[in-house]
Amino acid sequence: MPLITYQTLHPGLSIDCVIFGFYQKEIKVLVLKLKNFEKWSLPGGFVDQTKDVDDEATNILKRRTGLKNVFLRQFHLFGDVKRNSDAHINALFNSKIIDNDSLIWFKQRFVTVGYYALIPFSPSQIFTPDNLSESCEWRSLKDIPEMILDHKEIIDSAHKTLKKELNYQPIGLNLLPEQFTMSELQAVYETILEKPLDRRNFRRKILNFAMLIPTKKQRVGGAYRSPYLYQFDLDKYHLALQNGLSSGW
Amino acid sequence: MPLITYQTLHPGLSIDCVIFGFYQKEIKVLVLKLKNFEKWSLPGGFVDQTKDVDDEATNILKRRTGLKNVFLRQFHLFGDVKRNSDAHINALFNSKIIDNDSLIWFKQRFVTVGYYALIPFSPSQIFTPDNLSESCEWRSLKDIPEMILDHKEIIDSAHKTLKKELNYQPIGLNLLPEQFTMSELQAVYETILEKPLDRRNFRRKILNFAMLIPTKKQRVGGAYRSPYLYQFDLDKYHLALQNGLSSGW
DNA sequence: ACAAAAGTGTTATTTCTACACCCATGC
DNA sequence: GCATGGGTGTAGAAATAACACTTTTGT
Repeated sequence: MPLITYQTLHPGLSIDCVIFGFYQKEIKVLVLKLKNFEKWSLPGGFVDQTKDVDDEATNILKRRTGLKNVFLRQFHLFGDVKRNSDAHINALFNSKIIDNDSLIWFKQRFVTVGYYALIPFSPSQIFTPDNLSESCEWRSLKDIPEMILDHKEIIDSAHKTLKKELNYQPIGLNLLPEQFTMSELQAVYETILEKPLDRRNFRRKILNFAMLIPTKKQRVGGAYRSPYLYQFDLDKYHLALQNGLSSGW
Repeated sequence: MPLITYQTLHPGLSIDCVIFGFYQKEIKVLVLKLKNFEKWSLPGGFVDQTKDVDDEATNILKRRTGLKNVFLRQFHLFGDVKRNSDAHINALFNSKIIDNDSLIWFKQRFVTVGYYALIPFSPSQIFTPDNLSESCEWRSLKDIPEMILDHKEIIDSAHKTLKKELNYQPIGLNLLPEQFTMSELQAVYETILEKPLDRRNFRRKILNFAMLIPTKKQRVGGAYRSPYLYQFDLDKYHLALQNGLSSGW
């Protein structure tokens, strides 16, 4: 039996997901390692003819990583001819990742739709990769392993999109624990933007968005002075996600 | 001979272009009317397997409307299942727009990539529609005729994207003649944003972008006081297109 | 005591918003 | 002369950018 029932799939169309996490002042990206293959890949897959593409993105992510209920944002269609590579497919075939029946499917020219999402990171998190994949790991954006096809460019494009979106949309809800310190939130911004921000100005600007609820609690146990904890006002956060932040015109 | 050599086309993938123009304080959209068919459509088409999707968008636009050298921006992939409609394809078949050989091609499930562009409007402009189409016309965004499939939603989505892009990118170069008055530029913004702007504040803000060159000339012949003419500083305009305008963080 | 992170406020500059009067032109 | 659109400035409010000292805590 072939790996996939190709008859029901949308031909020449794939989906790739760039899943961002955040840990210790680094942006992490979720990548999969195929069995018997030296390169890594994004969690991706194909589109069932009977399902909406956006829904399939969610389904694929779940199938390949075990992640559920992730809100994915479509950001670009990658449609260059040269993104396909016969050499790559042959290598997959030689590594027995693709069987004979599947070869004709994989040798098609593919275009792929990129989706990205931000999810909570936990270093001990266990993913349940599909049985094609040997492992599913977080890797630092600065330290992405060798990726198949144009997956590195897809990651870079997603990061660029995210940087831009930061100007219109709130961020952090999915990247941080429920309660977090101002410094932690600032670190998220600094990391994504790849530049340092002034502590006092950051605090003022973020608080002006009126999306944060200061709790009177403080982070216990850490070294040095205990910082205050904040949490998001979920209503206002989601409202801002929909309407965007102050925009200009 | 079938209309298209389907063997060389990427299956299940189409492109639709939303071409915006601007005239008399209205946003115009370029739409095509098929022969023997009561509904209108966006200029769109299929993707050759051997060509980049982005390039094919330009090619398709030229083929269907005669427009050359238009810079198209990809903005969304429309991939819902329900956007396809057997009834629609049957209607096209009954109207002899699709022949027997083509039917199997058109009955596929399609996803479509949306592109948009802003081009100069001239009321007397002659388009050279392909021979499937009866005419190619500018229609007001407020007065879009009945469109096939989800083309109306594609137009609305493009407009929404454009509104958002206005905060990051300069606009007007392709929509206005080489020299234009401040009021004309303001009208472009007001029309796209669908809201009035203060004349003096608009002027100040736009001039702060440092993309406009004031000519000392004035528009001749018009009624009432003669306005000054401006033109874009092309270098700075294109720089701003690439880098975006002031963004926030 | 000291090293490291956290809390906090002011000032100067820039940007934003709201608003009104006079000018040029064609009729 | 009048209707219409075009040109221009200011004052108050808000946002931004730059900047330093004190407090808490663990070692």
